[in-house]
Amino acid sequence: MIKYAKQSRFIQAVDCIVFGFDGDTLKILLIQRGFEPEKGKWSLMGGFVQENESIDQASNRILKQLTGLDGMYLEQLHTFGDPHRDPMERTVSTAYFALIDILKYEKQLNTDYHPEWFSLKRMPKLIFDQQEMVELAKRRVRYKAALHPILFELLPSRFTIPQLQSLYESVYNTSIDKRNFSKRILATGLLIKQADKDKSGSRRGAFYYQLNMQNYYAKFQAFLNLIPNPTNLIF
Amino acid sequence: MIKYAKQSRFIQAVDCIVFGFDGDTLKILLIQRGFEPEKGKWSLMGGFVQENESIDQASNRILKQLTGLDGMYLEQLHTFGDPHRDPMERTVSTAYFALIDILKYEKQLNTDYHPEWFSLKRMPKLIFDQQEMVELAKRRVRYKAALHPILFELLPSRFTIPQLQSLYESVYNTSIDKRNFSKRILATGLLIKQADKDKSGSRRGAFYYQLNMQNYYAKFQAFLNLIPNPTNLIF
DNA sequence: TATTTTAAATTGTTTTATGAATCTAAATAT
DNA sequence: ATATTTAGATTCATAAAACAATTTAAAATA
Repeated sequence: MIKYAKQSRFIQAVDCIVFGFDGDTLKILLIQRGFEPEKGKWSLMGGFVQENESIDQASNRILKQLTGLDGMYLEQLHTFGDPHRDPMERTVSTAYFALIDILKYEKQLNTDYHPEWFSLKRMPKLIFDQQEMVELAKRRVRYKAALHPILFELLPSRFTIPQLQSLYESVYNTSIDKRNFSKRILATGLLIKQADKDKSGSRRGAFYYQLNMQNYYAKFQAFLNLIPNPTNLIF
Repeated sequence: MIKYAKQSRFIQAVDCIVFGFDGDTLKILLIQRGFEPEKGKWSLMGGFVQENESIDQASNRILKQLTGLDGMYLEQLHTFGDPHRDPMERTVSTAYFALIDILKYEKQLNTDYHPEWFSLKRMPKLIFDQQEMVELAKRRVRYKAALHPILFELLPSRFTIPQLQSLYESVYNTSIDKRNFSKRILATGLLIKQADKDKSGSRRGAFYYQLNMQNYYAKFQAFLNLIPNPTNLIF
């Protein structure tokens, strides 16, 4: 194979920020790094891109390998290429963020590598520039979720409106008026009301809803108004 | 220097989609590739990341080198990592998009590499996956410009509202009501009215405006309503 | 068992802000 | 004067924000 002469070649890595929601707070999945440098330190789900795979494929493979998780929402975030971000050797890392339902994947979660969920508010220091990656991922999720219905990816297929509202309040660290939230969400036409209720959270019980997948895919790229006063938010 | 054993290393490239506006249509800057493979074919501004520079630095260097242009708006777009995207050798490319005022840089434009402006509607076929990069860049610009005032980067420091409107109409390939557009834009508080007029485009002449840089930076990250009916647009 | 209490879910109305559409007026080269 | 384009103002329609009362069903109590 003919090659480009005299060019430098770098390690290509992938780091995944995995977000989950336990019904109360937004969490992030971390593992203890298995090799030097920084072996044993808490880190994102990461790994190296192999010869025969694309970066997208690598991110999926690494997630599957480290967590057992498969088929979740996964989106490329940003590529970090500072020459000294990894002290061992020049490594370019492409960060991805993933959104999953913690409970759904609770059983599937492969514990070989001991991944653990941490609240975003009290998580350990991360290695290299991974703290920066997490900050960017949080911003991106907040940004995108204001316009697109990505937060449904964090909920089980059947959920209640109060659960959904609690999720939005958690992501934006704010409180939202019940009546307006319900109106806003129902107006999107994304929800299908179910016949039965979730009675775990209250005496009266809240109706379950499911995503209307057809509308979900059709409207996913459109601008929806999912949070109040987006104009006043700085992202 | 200790190294990660047994890992593959790849060429890291940068490709820049440079957008310009000539007052009429949106254009893109291309050059004829200077080396094999695909030597002589039209291509994006591209090059390889060097040992001692970050990817961001590389994109700036390469733009400066190929075009003479400096200090323009430049933003990372996406990283393309298909194993076979470059037939010569595995190359990962991070795409950036740039926005510049064609006229401002007309004189600065370095012609050593013969860069040329092409209308987005009739541009040559590009090499590798660069067509995909351009499509993504167009989408990203449309997306971002609906909420953030990035299109000002395409205009000279002094511009008229009709010029600005023509730019928006060109980017969104639509026509906008003059009066409403003017109201919408003035409501952002981003514009400072000048005392003099541009009389080149009309009998009456249109007042020049300049960006209020303080408000520009303060509001850049906020959600602004810069185009009509964003809700109905699919991005 | 009947009644009351309680906590949460659900629904509706008024007010305000915003955006779209239309009309009106002003400026100026021909 | 006239044609053309900018610029400001008004009306109308729609959407969002603010705000309160009712329903539900389990649990507690008489």
